[in-house]
Amino acid sequence: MLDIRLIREQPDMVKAALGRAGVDPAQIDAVLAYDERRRALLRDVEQLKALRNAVSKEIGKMSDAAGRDAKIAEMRAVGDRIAALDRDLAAVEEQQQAALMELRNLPHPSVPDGPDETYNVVVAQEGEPRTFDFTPKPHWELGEALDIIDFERGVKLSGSRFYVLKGQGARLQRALIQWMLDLHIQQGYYEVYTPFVVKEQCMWGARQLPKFRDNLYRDVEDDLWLVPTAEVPVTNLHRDEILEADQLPLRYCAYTPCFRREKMSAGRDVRGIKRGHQFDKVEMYMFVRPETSYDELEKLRADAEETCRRLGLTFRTKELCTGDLGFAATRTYDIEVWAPGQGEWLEVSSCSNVEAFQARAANIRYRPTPGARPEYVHTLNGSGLGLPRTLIAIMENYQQADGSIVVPEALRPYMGGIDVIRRS
RNA sequence: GGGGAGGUGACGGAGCGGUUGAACGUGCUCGUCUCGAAAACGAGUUGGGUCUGAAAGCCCACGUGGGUUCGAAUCCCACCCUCCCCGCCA
Repeated sequence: MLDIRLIREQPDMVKAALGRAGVDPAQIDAVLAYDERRRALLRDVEQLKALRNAVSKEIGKMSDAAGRDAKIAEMRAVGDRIAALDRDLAAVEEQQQAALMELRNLPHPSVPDGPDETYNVVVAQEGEPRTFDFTPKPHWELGEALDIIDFERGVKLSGSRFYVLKGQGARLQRALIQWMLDLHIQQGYYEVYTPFVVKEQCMWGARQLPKFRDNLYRDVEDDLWLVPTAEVPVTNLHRDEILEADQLPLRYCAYTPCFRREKMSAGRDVRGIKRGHQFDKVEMYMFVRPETSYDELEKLRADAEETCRRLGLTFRTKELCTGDLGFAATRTYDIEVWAPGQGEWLEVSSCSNVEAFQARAANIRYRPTPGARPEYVHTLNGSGLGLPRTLIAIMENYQQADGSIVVPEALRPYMGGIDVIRRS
């Protein structure tokens, strides 16, 4: 959520910045019109309330009965006017709030312009796509042949877009989770294990609602919502809190499954484990002082890249253009790994600075100095990494001609020393 | 599922129709003392909004939303949340 004061004080700057992301300036003007009307009503009603407060205080001290009754009658009329104005005010406030919630975050000035993802800029690449002396297979073929991914039984249990990992496949994923968390702890993150279902309020605090309502799973009986990413519970860890400056930065990492209801088009990404309704992810998340947030974004990116590097994966990092930037983000790096079997780059991490966009909605503040007025923190999030796609990349990159898969060196201690996954 | 208690400032905890935006304590800030520190003592310290060049002022907030009243943290209603006991499950 954007700061109404910023919009009020620098409307042209806001219009220009949002215009880069394709937002119609009329939307900003609408918010401003509500704001002006709201403030006018507020002035009127506050004046009346001040009058009533002063007179009521007098009434409490009056001894003359006749004068007292006259004042009471007078204030009764004032009270009616106040009630009417308060109703108008509430209506305008609601309209303003709704209009404000529709506005996305301002892209950072450094973000490249562009209407869609084809304008994203590759800012780094490490490694070259591996060449094979045989035709590399996609992971779904490898997985079935090795009997480590069972698509049919996943469907039997839960329907399309669900799968079962088995044997060394399940173990490989578990090893990755463990290894990633250990790596992030070394990188300075603090591990948390959070609930995987949360109250509705948390979904608002992390700005999942109202926009992503259709993509969320929910238990109707108890009104608990399944998390679509660890970002949701971790953001809400500090909802409605005022942090002390010396606590910052707070850097968290968390493993959670992620549940997404999105109704995916039938023909797209149907094969394999690239896109499912349930997937695992290790997430990195930060609460930081505003002046450090862009430096922290670089750290987030570097840490996610390091995760790919240590797995020996070929990866590239893209800076998203204005047209591809998410709703809440001011600046985002996507990290993609090369999957030779499918012959495509897979997004395994997305690292974003959202500045105070979530903090304002979740009311997360800090005191710049002891005793000072609280200000909103900046928050950042980055995957470190999404598991299914990491699994895909490992399987497809480390495959051998006989269909076996070499276990990346970093993971072997987590795999009981196993160095190759073969059909058992 | 049954029964009970309660939601107040950064935190603990009073107040139960009219100088209560809130006693008292803790924490924090500043000062005195000290070579320094601790202790002790003194002063200060809620958040949001609006207005202003800035201040002052004014408004709102004691879980949330309604109601009663000239006036509500205090009374009434609804909802949300938390805790405790019993049962159930592990």
